[in-house]
Amino acid sequence: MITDAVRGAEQLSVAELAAATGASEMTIRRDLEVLAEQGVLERFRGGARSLLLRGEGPPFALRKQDGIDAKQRIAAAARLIAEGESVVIDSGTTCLEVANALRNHRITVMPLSLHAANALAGGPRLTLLMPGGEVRTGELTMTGPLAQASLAALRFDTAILGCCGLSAADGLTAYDLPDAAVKRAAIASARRTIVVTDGSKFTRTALAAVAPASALDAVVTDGTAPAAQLEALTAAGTTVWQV
Amino acid sequence: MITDAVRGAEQLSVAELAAATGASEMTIRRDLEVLAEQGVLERFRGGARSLLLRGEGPPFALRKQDGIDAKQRIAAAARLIAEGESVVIDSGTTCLEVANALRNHRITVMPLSLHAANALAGGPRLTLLMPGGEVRTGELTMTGPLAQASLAALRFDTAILGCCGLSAADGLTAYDLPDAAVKRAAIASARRTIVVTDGSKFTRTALAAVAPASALDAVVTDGTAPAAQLEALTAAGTTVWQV
DNA sequence: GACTTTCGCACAGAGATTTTGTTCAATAGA
DNA sequence: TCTATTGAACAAAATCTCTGTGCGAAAGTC
Repeated sequence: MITDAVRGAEQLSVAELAAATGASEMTIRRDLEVLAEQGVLERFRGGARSLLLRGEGPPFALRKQDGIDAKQRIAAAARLIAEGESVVIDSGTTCLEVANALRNHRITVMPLSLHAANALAGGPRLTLLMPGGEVRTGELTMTGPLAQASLAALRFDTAILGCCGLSAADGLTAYDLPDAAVKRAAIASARRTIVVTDGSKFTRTALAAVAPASALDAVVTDGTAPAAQLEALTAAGTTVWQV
Repeated sequence: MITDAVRGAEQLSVAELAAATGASEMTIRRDLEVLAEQGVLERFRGGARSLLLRGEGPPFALRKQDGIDAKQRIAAAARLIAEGESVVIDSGTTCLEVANALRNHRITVMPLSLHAANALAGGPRLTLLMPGGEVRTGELTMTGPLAQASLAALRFDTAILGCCGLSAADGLTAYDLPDAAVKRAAIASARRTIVVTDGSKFTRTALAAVAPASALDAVVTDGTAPAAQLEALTAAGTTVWQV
């Protein structure tokens, strides 16, 4: 909430935030302190300014709660995974919910982020594999040549990918080049590729191209996805599940 | 405490435990439920039986709190690590405390367990690398050929290892063969090897031999370590730090 | 099939932990 | 120098967690 206020105004004083939220200035300062630590905003004497416009997106901790119910519905994609399959699960908050949903399945699974690894760890019947790689702060994604090499050395039944942008024309896109490379490696090492994403991603195209729509076997999304895009994907040969 | 009671008697009823602890049966049931989930014991209708005698050691969650202060003192081994070094950190509860102590250092670090990875994740100045590998339940150690290959492909300044047994005669030993193989790979890929361990390990020798004492550059341990063993290690050329 | 025991959910109270607000001395900037 | 802001310390409030009791359902037992 403070995040939204600062993001909206670009820059706000502590006094203004206190008045807006009804909380005391001390509370505002404490909240600003943790948000500054998370990298959401930047403190200056008397107030704070948002860092979200300049940097890429908001940090993981915030995005995780954003539209959590839609993500959990989309995580029904876990039903597409059969017993005994081997699966790669991408990084990102939507894929994290898929990981949660897969925790009690009897499968072999390789997550591409530490967040997903933690969600899966201790799953009673699953074999948990980790790729090597450099762990990026915040997202905790596995990246770099070690990660790509880990994927290249293995063959999976299914890759479950998240995305930053998806359309029939531009295919699957991501904000981050190292991430995009890992996603490509995941697709290359899997027999089948499933994309999980909420509807908002269909109106965006991010910097790094990962794969054309024709490389995607199935897309699982929610009711907010634009029908035209879904039809175009279907026409391109991708199965669309709307939950 | 419940753990000790069940372990002592091998098998106890809910009513007996309630009488012994002074708590209600409902509380006992709830506690037993979490212990059963941790794999400490096995529920049956009316009571629970311990699994600790049959299996190997107690589970990670319990060992972590065991002698926590000694471990945190031993974690002063972090002072032996210089700025900018590259470090491998082994699995185990003692090494987890070392990882905690290293969180704010400016180093490159590769943990050999997910527990340590989580302790390090988000460290503001460190480069976090992960080895690939199979993640074993409970300990969350990285094992298998992927892990060994990850280590073999890299060269570190220092390896910080835990152990199940340590003596001048038998060297460093571990309970678990896959773990031992990974430890060996860590030693092979590091210029310097530091062992961190509490004093109790000096009276034990575990199944799998990892390395002779001569391969260990330094040992950091607490005051409970037997002096004779420490002298023997010193004679073998190992530097001993007692904290 | 009837009876007894155990189980686990639901609710409520106690205790602990976290969050919040106030005061005040120190500090940064004009 | 002066003023506004800050962060520490402490007390109050709110929240969460843990625990216990009652009760219907399920699992064993005879």
